[in-house]
Amino acid sequence: MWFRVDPRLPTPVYQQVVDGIKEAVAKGLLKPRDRLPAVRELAMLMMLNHNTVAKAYQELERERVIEVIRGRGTYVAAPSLLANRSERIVKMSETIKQLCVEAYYLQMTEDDLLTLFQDLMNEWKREKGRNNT
Amino acid sequence: MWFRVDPRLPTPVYQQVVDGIKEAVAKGLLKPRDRLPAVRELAMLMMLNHNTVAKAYQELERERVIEVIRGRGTYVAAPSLLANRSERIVKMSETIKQLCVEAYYLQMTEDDLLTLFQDLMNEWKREKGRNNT
DNA sequence: CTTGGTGTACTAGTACGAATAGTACACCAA
DNA sequence: TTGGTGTACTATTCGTACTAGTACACCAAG
Repeated sequence: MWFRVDPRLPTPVYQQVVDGIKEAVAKGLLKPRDRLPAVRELAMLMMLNHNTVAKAYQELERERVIEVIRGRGTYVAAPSLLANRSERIVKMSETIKQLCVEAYYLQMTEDDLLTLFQDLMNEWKREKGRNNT
Repeated sequence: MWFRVDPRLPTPVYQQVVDGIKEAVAKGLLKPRDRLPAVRELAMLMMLNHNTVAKAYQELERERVIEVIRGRGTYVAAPSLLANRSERIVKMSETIKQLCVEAYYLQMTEDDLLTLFQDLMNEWKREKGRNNT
């Protein structure tokens, strides 16, 4: 499977499934038109209840990450422009501000933070590149 | 006050108090040795129960953001090196990776993301500078 | 038309955390 | 002693996550 879930973590299990699949798609591990496992099948693999997986799939469909065709299955959606784009950018900005706050308490300078950011982004690009040849 | 809380948001109220105070300290709005309001006083101002504020103060003390002196009050702590530093950097890295994922769905390039990051960091530095003259 | 595999929609129940409310207590300075 | 502090405890309400089980609607293939 493309990700792991851990019921002991504070983040809800269904959210971990959502995040895991979103990350796999963004990385290119899953490509548009790829088929995802059935809710009961993925639930079996991950030792979860099928309702938990179904909740994750519904959230992913709401975010237009996947497309559901009743009676056929679920598929990775083609990239599309999102209606709530600006709203989501505001949330990203909030997250970045929190990173600045956290850096303060770790006694990192702004340059330290920028370097960390660039390093991780390059690592991300490399990972993505490996799946997009 | 240095921040706001909104019970309608999904993030717990006590966590909003924690984040708000941490941000005010990081920005220089609150400086080491500054005194914070008493739990019941802040609870009154924010329309919260005093137990909620107490929980926030306990969390802040655990993170060494403030110092509590029983019978006297709570004060902003002097900056100190934290024991769980590396653990917290791992969490920051996780957050940054999630930003990369989110950027993918917003059809932002890596350069777009880096620019956003730099812009917000500069804004943060400006805000901080205003309080540290 | 039937079958089997899909996602979906319910209900019921358990568990946990957040938050409020109220009370009592321990500490310390004036 | 007094008054202000943080702390500890119980009880209660509320919402969410999760499991479990069942039933249903849809669609392709036989």
